[in-house]
Amino acid sequence: MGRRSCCPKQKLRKGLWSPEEDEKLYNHIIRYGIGCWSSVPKLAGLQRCGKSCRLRWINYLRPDLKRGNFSQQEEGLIIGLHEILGNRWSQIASHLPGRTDNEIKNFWNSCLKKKLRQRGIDPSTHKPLSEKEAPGEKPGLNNSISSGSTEHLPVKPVFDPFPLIDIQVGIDATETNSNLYDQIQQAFRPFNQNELLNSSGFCDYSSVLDVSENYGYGESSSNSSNWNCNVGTDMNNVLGTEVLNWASDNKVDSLTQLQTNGMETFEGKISPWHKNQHHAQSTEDYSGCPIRSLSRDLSEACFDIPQGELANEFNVDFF
DNA sequence: AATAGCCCCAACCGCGCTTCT
DNA sequence: GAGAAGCGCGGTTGGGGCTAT
Repeated sequence: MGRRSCCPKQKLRKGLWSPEEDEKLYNHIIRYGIGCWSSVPKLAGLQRCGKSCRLRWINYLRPDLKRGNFSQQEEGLIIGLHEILGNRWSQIASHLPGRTDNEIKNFWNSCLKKKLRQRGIDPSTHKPLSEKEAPGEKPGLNNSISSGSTEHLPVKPVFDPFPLIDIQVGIDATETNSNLYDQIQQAFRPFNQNELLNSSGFCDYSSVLDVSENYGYGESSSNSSNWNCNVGTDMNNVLGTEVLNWASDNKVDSLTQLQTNGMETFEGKISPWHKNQHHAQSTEDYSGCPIRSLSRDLSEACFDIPQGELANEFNVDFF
């Protein structure tokens, strides 16, 4: 079959999204759900193609996105998963709740590849670049990321409409991944998901509604979409309770468990919103954008977890 | 202070797959 | 069964910020 443009009728906007567009898309999805992406822009009053709307929602507007630096556990998990899955970013993302494939892909290309190379590891094969390097070390894992803590992005002192849970659990960077390779090896064993939920500090989303039959988007929306997007007319209600359902099946989840047991170092980082603000402010003043407060509310609604509880549940001794 | 080069990442593009008619 | 429509995924790009000179 022939390939068609997703935007046959041009005149559609491209490039960065303005807060007004974000608000329109956000409000539309909250109110009516997604339904058919190709009809979303028209119904939401946007001069965008459906594909662009979908991407914007998945990568930025979804209320369940985790916003912040990748923790060292996440780094290790990404590297481990990449060794197993290759560039299947959506599959990798499905094991990192709140992370998008785009985010992981960018992180890999801009940061992790460099780190691995600096450690003498070929990022594509996860093997040493040469025999001379790192004798006796396990490729790609053992020594690859413990120095990651030195490359954290600077925290910018700007208002964040998507509040981060700013917890430092004090994992020793030099030890964090010292046995990661062995742990990953051990991780490929059956495990009880309840154990993960109970021990990891994750929210238990087990009671989440299965929306697939309601809206046809119950399956991973992929591009990261480890959440079942419970969109539709009930969304306002659902968002206030439990809306997320982290997919977890197949053996790779064991690896996830390995990492999430050690979770979590939430670190301050400039949020996508900040970045967009930077972009936007170059041309327009969006300081009064109403979606700020809206998103904040939703973030809190979805992750209403007392910080103390989180801190207590983290098994910081795991590594 | 100016600017050139680098880096990061949001967003786009194109292809493949699945579902619908 | 064939074509159309829609979605998902991975690769790529371009713009803005940062840093070095």
